[in-house]
Amino acid sequence: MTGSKTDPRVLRTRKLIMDSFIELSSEKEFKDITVKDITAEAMINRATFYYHFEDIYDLLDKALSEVLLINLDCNHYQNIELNEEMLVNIFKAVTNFQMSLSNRCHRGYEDTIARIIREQLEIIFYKVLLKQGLTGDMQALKITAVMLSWGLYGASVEWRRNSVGVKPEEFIKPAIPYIISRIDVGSTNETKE
Amino acid sequence: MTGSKTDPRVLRTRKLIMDSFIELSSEKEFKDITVKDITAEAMINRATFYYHFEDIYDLLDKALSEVLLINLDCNHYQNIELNEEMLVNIFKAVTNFQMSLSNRCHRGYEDTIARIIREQLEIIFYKVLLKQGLTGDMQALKITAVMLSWGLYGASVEWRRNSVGVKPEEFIKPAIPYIISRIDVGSTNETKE
DNA sequence: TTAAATGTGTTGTATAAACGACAAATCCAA
DNA sequence: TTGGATTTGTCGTTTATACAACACATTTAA
Repeated sequence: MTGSKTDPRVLRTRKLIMDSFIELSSEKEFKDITVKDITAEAMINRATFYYHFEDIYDLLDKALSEVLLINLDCNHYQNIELNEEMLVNIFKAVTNFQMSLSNRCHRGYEDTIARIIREQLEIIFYKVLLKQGLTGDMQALKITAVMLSWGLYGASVEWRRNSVGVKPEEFIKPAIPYIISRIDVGSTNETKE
Repeated sequence: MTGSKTDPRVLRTRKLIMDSFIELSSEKEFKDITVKDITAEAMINRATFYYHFEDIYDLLDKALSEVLLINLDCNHYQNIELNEEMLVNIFKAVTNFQMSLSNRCHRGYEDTIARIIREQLEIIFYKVLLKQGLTGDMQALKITAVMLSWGLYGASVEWRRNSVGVKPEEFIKPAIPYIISRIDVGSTNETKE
């Protein structure tokens, strides 16, 4: 997929930084983590950090994206259709991811995290919609992906607020038929009778 | 102790190489390990290997030295005198080290390993003898260290051949008084009555 | 035996990382 | 508020690593 091989030094250093950041995140909250802390933990030079990331927020962004992508097992969804099972799995991944974050006390950065999650969801949904060869134009697919990402994220917020006792899959399942039927219309005509 | 700080990149790379070599050593025997294998495992460039080591035998040498030094806990012996306890501990470290090696099937390289062990022992003995401020000239101390290293190593060979059932400390203890008394004569006059 | 394949050790060049220094920003206690 | 201390982001220079290419040695298979 990524045609040009990246320098192994870059991969090594990025991993060192990411791992150190995640390690530090489990020790103290984000606002108390400095770039110096990270580079000390990673045993790299501070200047090298700025070679790879704009600042610590850029690192936060990319680190969270990566963790979320692992949770979502993105490649796994490349080949399947947008059905109930997939939506349930993604919802489980999102709630699971958020629970793991709340243990790490990223207080005051919920907005950033929310944006990152939605962006990642949007990317995934857009890919899947494209794969399904829907007839609508690309702009329509994009907007659909946006709405799905916001919708799913919103559901996770609602779940966290009221229903953490309920299993995520049981929480989301009742709503899915309404979503799915809308999507399926206009594509394969496999609307559930 | 080592005044000049070494570049962290060097430390990282050396560790990568060493660890990869030890990892590979537990998978197959030395004669089947190539430089390419090591650099592939370590995810470094092959040319970088030759920046740090002359060849694979040089790596073997240094890797074994390091493992042995860890076993011997060299710094620990910097401050104490050459007494029975120290000799017993060193002998235990040597036998222990050799047993761990035999599990890794370095067949055909016993000579190299033997030489490395003796060299390390010699270094340690020489340091300790110097610390004790013996009156003899340095050349005499050097030769004493050589003889002690060969002697202790020879004892470990003897132990491996006949007495692996016997505990190393019990095996070596009876001989130590003869060694110690000779060393102590001419230094502090603390010969055991 | 030869020929192909694989491994070794070296070299030249490009680039990532280390390092020290710096001004500016931010924090924090007096 | 002030002033010292810490952090941030950047820069120029030096050094370590990546990479491709090379001749040569060793192994392997035909």
